[in-house]
Amino acid sequence: VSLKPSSYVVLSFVRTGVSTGYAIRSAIEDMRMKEFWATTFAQIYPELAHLEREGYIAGRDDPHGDRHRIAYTITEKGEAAIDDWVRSDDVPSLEVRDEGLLRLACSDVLPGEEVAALIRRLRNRAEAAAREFRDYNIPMAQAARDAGFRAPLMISRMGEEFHAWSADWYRRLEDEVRAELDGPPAPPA
Amino acid sequence: VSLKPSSYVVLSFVRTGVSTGYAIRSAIEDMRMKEFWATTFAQIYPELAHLEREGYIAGRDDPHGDRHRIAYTITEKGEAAIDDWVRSDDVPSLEVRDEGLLRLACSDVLPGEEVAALIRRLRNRAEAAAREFRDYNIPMAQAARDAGFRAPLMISRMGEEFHAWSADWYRRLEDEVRAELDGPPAPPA
DNA sequence: GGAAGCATGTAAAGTGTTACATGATTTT
DNA sequence: AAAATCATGTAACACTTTACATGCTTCC
Repeated sequence: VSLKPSSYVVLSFVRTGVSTGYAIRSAIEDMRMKEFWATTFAQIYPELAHLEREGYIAGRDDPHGDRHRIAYTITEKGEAAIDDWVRSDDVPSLEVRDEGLLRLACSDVLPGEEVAALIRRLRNRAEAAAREFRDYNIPMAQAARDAGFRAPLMISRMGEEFHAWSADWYRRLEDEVRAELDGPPAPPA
Repeated sequence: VSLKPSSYVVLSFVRTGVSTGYAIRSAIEDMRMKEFWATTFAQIYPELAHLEREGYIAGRDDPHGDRHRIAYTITEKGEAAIDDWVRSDDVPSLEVRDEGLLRLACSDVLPGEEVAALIRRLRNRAEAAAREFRDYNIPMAQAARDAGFRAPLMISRMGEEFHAWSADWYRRLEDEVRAELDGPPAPPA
């Protein structure tokens, strides 16, 4: 019964000192980690309990005034588990669920003008995503780098540059579709 | 009770004349549609039943010898549903679950040499994916285009070019990490 | 005759999301 | 005093995957 990717999300935050479920959730928000591995409260709390039962983390009561709070720290077993996983040779899984590409795949039935409009909407989506990374996520990752963590900046740059590339790809595709629309290149008279 | 993205996958195949559950599954394989919306048998058959109950498709027995088979065709209601969805203004969802980026996010604890090795593995994964699109998926999509379907080629090119871009991005990141490793640039004496 | 492929489906387990429920502390 | 934020958790629902179960047809 080995750990799931979602377990490592939680485990790795505990390792870097993010000790409560609530703080883990906030950190996932802040780092836009949901961009490549979404995780919600209803997963985090059961996962923390599970990781403690299995000895990967240790929790202790840590009330703040009268407010109940549980602070977790990672154990040696937990550290070893992360290290093994990151070093592992097996190919990490990659799943994409893109409703946008799905629509594009169904677009053959539409008139060309509407296909171009759909592609434009996909381009707008990509541009908005790139902008969010640029304005919000990258500055935050730069702060993390100054504190000694390099990975958040790698990830943020990946996010920003991917969406920018994607926007550009849709721009070129739209141009192609519009060019075909204005009339296929007639052979010169 | 509107349709889910998975419903449109099934519905759009029925529209293009892929009439049985088994054939839909094969088409998803062939088009590598699982790359952006994975769908399995255990979803397809209940989905076909559901779509028929709601009047989006119509099924009739179509045995092949003694082998039981149900052939579905799309109804007007079904066609209208796809068209509305593809034309819709709401932003289509995009979800990514990348265990590779998750590992990279957890890599700050590793020595630089191992971070570089991890990035290399991610680059290999991307190169293998690009190669598969190039060698297998794009030729198949070109055949589809000759039959009048333009979307499959758009999607396949997107897949190939994305993975190629991604491989290149990992290559540059690996270079950066290795450069830092060989000693941060000492100030000239 | 055997293997590979065509064809349909169900059951159970696993995974994940949404909504709900509660209450303390800090900020405005 | 109200609003925002901190904090933990559950219940119900939705969705997906894996494994199972069956049997025909075509190709070698």
